[in-house]
Amino acid sequence: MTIRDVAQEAGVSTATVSRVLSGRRPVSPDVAQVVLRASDRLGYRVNVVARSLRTQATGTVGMIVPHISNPFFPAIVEGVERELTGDDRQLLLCDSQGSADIEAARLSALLSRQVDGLLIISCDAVTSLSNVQRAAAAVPVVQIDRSVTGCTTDFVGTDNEVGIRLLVDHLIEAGARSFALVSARPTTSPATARLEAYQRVVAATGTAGAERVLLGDFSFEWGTQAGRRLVTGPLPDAVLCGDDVIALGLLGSLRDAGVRVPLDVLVTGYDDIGFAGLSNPGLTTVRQPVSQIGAESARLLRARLTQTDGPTQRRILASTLQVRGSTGRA
Amino acid sequence: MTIRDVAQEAGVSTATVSRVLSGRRPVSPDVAQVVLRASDRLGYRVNVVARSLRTQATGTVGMIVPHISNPFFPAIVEGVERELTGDDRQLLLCDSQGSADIEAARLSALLSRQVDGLLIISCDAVTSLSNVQRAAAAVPVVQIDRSVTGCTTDFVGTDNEVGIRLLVDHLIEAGARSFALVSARPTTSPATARLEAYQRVVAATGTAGAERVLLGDFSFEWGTQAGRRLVTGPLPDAVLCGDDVIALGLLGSLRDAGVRVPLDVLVTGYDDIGFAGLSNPGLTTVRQPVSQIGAESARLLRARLTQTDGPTQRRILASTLQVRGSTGRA
DNA sequence: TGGTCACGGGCAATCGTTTACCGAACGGGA
DNA sequence: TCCCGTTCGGTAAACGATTGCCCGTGACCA
Repeated sequence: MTIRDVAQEAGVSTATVSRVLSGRRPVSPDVAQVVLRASDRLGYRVNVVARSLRTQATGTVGMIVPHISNPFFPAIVEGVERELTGDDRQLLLCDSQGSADIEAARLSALLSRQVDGLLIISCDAVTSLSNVQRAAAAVPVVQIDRSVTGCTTDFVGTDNEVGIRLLVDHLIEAGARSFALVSARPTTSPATARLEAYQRVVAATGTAGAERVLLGDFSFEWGTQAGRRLVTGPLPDAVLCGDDVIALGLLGSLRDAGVRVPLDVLVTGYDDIGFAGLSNPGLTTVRQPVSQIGAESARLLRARLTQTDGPTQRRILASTLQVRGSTGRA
Repeated sequence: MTIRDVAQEAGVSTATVSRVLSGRRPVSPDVAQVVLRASDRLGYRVNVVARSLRTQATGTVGMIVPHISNPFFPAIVEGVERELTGDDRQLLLCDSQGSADIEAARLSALLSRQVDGLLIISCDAVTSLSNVQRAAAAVPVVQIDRSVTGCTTDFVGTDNEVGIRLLVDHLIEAGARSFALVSARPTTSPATARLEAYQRVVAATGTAGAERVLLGDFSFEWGTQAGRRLVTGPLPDAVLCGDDVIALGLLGSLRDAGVRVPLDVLVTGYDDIGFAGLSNPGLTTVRQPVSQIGAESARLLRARLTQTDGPTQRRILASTLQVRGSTGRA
């Protein structure tokens, strides 16, 4: 079932069929009529592969995320997907499993599939550099949430400094005078930004704990483990966590250790994933506008696809404080 | 940068380059050597689109899920992705947003992109029928978790009857004598199966509540709402929820209403998503082997791709009971 | 009436691979 | 020496669309 069959059925040339179906050049209404009828009489569906070969555009964009099972990422993916399918592009989704090598392999696969553009949430601010560079050399790239150091492409993210400040201010208002941070090692830009912001803000407010920092990765397991480690010493008034997943793990092990949140210690997360409100107590956190992040990334990429030049864009969306029981109110 | 350039650089024909690079026909070692050298001197990367046009196979499989933000689905996607990239295929992921119409549109897009096969978690047992049929007429299809009624394709899922029985037996052992079910309307096969199993099993054990059933959809909001509704009447000893997401919503509104779990009522979920263990109390649930489900689906599809005939396969994987605090133990 | 132009349609080249077919070279058996 | 089979490389035709170029028709104007 090709355009040739439709042409034959309609008694016109393949060129005409193509024109009717793609609308790239006007065709007289009656001929168009005939073609359309023939087309859906035969149940014809365009072969996008052939079209892509000819037009040098596939209508697909690749996306690489570090861990699809961390709910922060699917939330962004959802926003991207929704925005893309509007002008019917399709998403080729890959998981780099947090490894720059796997990331490189996925990238190669996507590039040889001729994706029109790429959305990358890179896995490491340093080792992902060559990947991002290679990608950007081939097609338009938008980095999301995390940016590698040394390669500027379009970027969509939020201001982590502001987020941390919101949390610390809120905690101080809730009575906290000493802090600890449980986060991920600064191998990604948000981890770095949150760490530095924490140190700076805590020091600036004259409270204690700017140097009390436990670093692992963005996982439950790390949160759980860090919680166990925390309870061996004197507790700070408040523990800031690098993200909600860590915080939820931490809440679990604090509970197991008999530490009461928020009575004995206040706890906060970051991201506001769907489950942050469902723990007990609910998690005070910084809400990232995930679906906007996704949508905005897709829009930025679309803009690059239609008009490739212009200065690189950097969209910093606003985050907001989401107060729940883990910092006092039930 | 095409195969032609490589051929020129190596001083051989394009046929030879193709043979060396794809290994589809033997080539003398020294010529192969020369070609390989030329190839990576130029940094050549095969154009998969052109190859696909010629070979009639794209090396991509499409996957349609109802809601990528329900963590049950990404967990399956992850399993699929991992299995697929092994024999380097790529995943084209779509979200049907729970609508059969959107599902149909995504399906068309995937088919015209010439996917080699499809993995479908359909959104409605009845209205998705035509979609699945159309898909199955074009390419190999594996249905996952949910099957439409009236079209048999390969299928991977779990036994919901067994799961419900595990829960009820456990609850009875924990002392429950009256039950209620909060689940989704039976518009998908698991919802139907769980509902019917619930009614059958509860009736068979001679306990109360086989007809006490609240049906909505698989969402937090519904769980929350159902919880509010439940507390207006006399509570049963135990509430079974259709999935964990509902259960987590329910736990929240029970807590808000001052109902203590597990003291006043026992609560169970279904699926064992990552967050089921992180609520307070932790959620007793039926663990579905999500990554195995994903991996097995990908394997089944792969089998169909290499050898298309043979009877349809139906893989029912084992689920296990996961006991946590919501049914008694802390 | 002749010239110009817009319009609408067809022919065939093209995108970058793979692969059916062909032919040269070579070795070995009769 | 001749013939046959095998091996290995090249030539060119696909795959299924899009599109540059061309041409015939008819309208319009001078």
